[in-house]
Amino acid sequence: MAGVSQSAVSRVFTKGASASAATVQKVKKAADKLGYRPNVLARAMITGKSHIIGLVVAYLDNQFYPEALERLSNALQAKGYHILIFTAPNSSDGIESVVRDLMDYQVDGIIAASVSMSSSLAALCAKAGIPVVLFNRGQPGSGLSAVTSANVKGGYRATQALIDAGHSRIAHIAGWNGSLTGTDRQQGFEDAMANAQLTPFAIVDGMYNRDIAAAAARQLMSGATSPDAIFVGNDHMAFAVMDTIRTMGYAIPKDVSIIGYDDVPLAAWAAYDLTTVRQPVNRMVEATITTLLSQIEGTDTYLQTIEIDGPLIQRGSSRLPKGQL
Amino acid sequence: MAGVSQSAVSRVFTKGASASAATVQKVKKAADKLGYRPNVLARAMITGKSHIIGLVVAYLDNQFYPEALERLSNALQAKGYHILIFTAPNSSDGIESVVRDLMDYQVDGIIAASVSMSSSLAALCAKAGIPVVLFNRGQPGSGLSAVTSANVKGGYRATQALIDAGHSRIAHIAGWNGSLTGTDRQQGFEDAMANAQLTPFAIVDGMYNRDIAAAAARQLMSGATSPDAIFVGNDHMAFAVMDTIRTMGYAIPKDVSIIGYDDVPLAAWAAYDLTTVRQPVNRMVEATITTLLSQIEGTDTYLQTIEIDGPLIQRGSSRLPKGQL
DNA sequence: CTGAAAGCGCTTACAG
DNA sequence: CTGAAAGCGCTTACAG
Repeated sequence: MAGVSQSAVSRVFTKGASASAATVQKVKKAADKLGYRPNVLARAMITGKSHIIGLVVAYLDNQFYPEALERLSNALQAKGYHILIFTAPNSSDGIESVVRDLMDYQVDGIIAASVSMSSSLAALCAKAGIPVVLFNRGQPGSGLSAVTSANVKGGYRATQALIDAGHSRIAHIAGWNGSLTGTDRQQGFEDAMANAQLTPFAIVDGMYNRDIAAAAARQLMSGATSPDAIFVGNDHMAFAVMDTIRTMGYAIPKDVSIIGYDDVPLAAWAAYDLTTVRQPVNRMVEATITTLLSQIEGTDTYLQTIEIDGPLIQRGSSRLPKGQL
Repeated sequence: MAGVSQSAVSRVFTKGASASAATVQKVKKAADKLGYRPNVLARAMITGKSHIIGLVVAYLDNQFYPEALERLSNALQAKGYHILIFTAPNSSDGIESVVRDLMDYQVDGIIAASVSMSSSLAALCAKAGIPVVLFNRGQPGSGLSAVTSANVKGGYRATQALIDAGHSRIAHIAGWNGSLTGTDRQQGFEDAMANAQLTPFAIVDGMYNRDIAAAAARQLMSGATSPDAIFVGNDHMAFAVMDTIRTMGYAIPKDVSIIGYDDVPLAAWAAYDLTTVRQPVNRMVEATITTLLSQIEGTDTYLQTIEIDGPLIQRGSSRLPKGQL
């Protein structure tokens, strides 16, 4: 190159390594001229750190995920990491092959957004020394770290708001039964109802799917008696529910109050103006990254389960509590 | 390991290499037991192919991009490639540092979704032999391949539909002036108006931004005379425009017809039911991948500019052409 | 078909 | 502070 040894060059590009001002200057100058930059892959081989984080994500049509992805990517970029993305079917086979692919790329860590992992898969990652954190999906006993919102509390809060507004025929279109987020929010619903000595009008599994939720709403509203309020397991389904109910000729919130969960950007738009429980994406992202990086950088390896509480955002799709304007 | 040389193992895991049935079996068995899989990074070093595609994306809040990202990722995954994601500010500095990062990771190719690249940056990639394709953003003279929809035609088509429906005071809230997608759609608008001997009611730059578009809509509808139809540069802005106009007390399409561009999933939802020009994401993704991979795999290196035409999707936000029901 | 050898581009003890 | 040497885990001519 221009004057010094390979080792010297390496030291110039390694922060915290000793190099004299003179060499630094010589090397930098030559590097600029040549357009030289260290090869991250070669560095990864020798250090064992690829600075690549694998992200497994199932659905991108739910607005919550693009937003989370963007923040995750930005925050990680700021720390010198980058995201290798894998979209995965929610089947366990799909996840398995994806995780193997991820491991082939020597990722330093894995963020699984809204997908579950079998315990054998979790064990595989553990054996390979790859930390995993579940984002927006808990899985007790999996031996994996997880960051979620306080789903039971959130479900309780949403339901309580409906009760406070004077509703009594309250239905729940639940998030998917196969997910802890779904069952936790439902638990909150049931707790609040029980506390108020109310019987749920109905509980239906919406499977986090627009079509299923819409069908459920149609059915609920077609009976001899119909609910006067519905707590829906996430915003994505709640929009479908609102569309369906309005198309049937009902007014929201005059005939039915609707509350969702997530507070995706669209919830604030005038066409829906949806009351919802906010999942604080930025704080969830922060917690995810802190947890993951501390495991990667080895300061601690014990797993963590973090729940972040979020407020109810009162908007126009649900009646206000009695006594308030 | 279990019986053979390193070279033999390599051959078993390299398709198209010669290895006897016996060795294949021995190696596979040992690999299974050990959980061995080839290290992609090490392979990348020697072959010069990382099988990583860098994706630069600016905004994920416009629903068009999550959808494109998901399809891009799936299609690439099927071909053995994976996406390293970079979210970038739309400033040229931001892009520059992002592209350098990308090059450090030895990506085989770059997809730039809705961002522009300076010609010096383009030259940098060319020198490094990294093919780039622009997705949903043209840039004539950049020496870069690009895949877009037929934006001039699409703008024309949308405007013509408004004219056919009997509108005469037609305004355009344009996509960003600094982007070819924006100016092309505007060109289509102007051509159609001129052809029909109509004068545009107004043309305002919405900068692909909800707030700016909403402000523009408010202003347009507050004048002494107001437009009876608005062609908006993309769906993302169109939703904001619809919200604003409805909040002002106007009915859509009774008082004003609205047409957008993209046909994102939300456009089909009942709350908006937006007439729009479809950008055929799947075909755009296909074209992008074909172009990129053929450049990577070296079959051809000449650049291509592909425009894909999409139909107008007539929905409830705009009046039907005269003579139709 | 198969093994020994070289080399991809780096970093990191180890001497000096 | 600095250079020579070894090694990360692979693939690929090159002989056999």
